[in-house]
Amino acid sequence: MGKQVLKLLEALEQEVVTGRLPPGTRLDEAGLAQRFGVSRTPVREALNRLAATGLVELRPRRGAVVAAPDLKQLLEMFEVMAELEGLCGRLAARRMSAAEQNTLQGAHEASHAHVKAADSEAYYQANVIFHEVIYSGCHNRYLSDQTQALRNRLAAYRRLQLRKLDRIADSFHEHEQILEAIVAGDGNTADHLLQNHVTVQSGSFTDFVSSLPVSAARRDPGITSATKKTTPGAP
Amino acid sequence: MGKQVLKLLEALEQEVVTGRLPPGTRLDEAGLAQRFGVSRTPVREALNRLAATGLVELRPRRGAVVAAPDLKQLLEMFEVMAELEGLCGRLAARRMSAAEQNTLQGAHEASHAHVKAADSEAYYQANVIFHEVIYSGCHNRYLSDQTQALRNRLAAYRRLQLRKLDRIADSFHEHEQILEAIVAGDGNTADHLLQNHVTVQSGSFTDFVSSLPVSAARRDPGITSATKKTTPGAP
DNA sequence: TCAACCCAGTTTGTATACAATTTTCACTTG
DNA sequence: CAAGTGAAAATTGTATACAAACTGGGTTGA
Repeated sequence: MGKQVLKLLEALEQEVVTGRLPPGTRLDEAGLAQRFGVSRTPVREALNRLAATGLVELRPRRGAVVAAPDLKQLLEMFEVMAELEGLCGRLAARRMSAAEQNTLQGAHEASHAHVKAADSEAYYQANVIFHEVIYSGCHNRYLSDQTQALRNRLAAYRRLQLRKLDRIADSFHEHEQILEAIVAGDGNTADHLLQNHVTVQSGSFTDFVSSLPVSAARRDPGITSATKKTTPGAP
Repeated sequence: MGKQVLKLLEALEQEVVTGRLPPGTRLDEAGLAQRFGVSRTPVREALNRLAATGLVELRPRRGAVVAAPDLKQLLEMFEVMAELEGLCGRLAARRMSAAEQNTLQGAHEASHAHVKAADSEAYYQANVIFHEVIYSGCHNRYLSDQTQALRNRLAAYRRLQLRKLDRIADSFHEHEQILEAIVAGDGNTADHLLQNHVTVQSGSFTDFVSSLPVSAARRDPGITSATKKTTPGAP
């Protein structure tokens, strides 16, 4: 696996996670190869890797599309996500060093400014960091990698949540409590708080469900291509 | 992804999981291609897929080897495995239908014969089925898939445990309690029992650790090839 | 009118050829 | 005789060529 594949992986993952390639988008190999200036071989490798993480779906002989999980699948993934986040927090509360706790506190305080500024994009970034500090604080690389991967996979959907400003305020307040529990070494509380934080049982979960993009409802037609269409020359 | 790749995946995964390709074994593309009568292209795809599940490790420009997690990594994976198994059990206790509960009961009773016959291989198979019924009983396909995948990845190491006959008797007894908890709809108990069942805190965990194959200790030399060596003709 | 079918175009799956990098091993050298 | 050196061999990464399967549209027949 060489540099070409890595470049493709990075680029495609970014575009999928940020939603620039919405769920259901067709990913044809020739088009991507041309767009990135490589041959089909590394494109296929990259698509395989992305399929392994679940970000794209590979239908045999029928090409790859950006994964478009339906509501049931999304709920299933969130259910697991909640458990993994909770486990990370539980372990982090028991295992984080004082230095790591300081880092977490710092990440939390940094996000405060963004709440006051009502800057949802900046808060989103700070939120990612806050959670990543907890992941690494669990001192279990396999767990933190898995959790991070699932978070990434759900990012396109989670991102919709934090757009609402009142949800941001709630999120910040929940972080405060989570931080407290971890610093206090209270794994059980950290676990429960994080589970609720993720599943967003704290009120806006139904909002989230109803805010789902249409594509999550298995819209089959209307699929757009990931490669820029070149207008064919006139006959 | 065509039939060639699928054939390779099945064959290689089987050989890795059963230990016929021990951790650290080198997997060179040309050799595998020749052995399976295909070109390098589908071999590379298969290796990529296996790398995604963690069964093989892909070192850039340096080839693929059967994953050889060290002790720390194994403990990390078992820690997550315990949590996932527990979660499956917790959900299964709440969600399994009467018919599914019967299936589980049947799987358990089937394994009883193998305990009495002291047939560790047969019990191993029955044990797999018992757990798979619980996985599917959680009614969360994403969770059951993930758990199954991790179980598969750990199979080569878990298999060592059940070789000891007294461990088999213990395992069967633990299954009995787990079955009870699930039928009673007691998710908490099922969770805790399954966590202990997996981490084998019930006594033989240190035995397991000390029974680890040398390869898990990052033995670098002495790596054998996965392709049969053809003795070169005499000069 | 509509359904089934057939054929051309497009796309994926596989094989092979070439390029780039690592590994091996004989040979030099201190 | 040990260690370093350098070129050949072997192996991986990428590009291209070919084969097989799917897609879509138009024709044909009832």
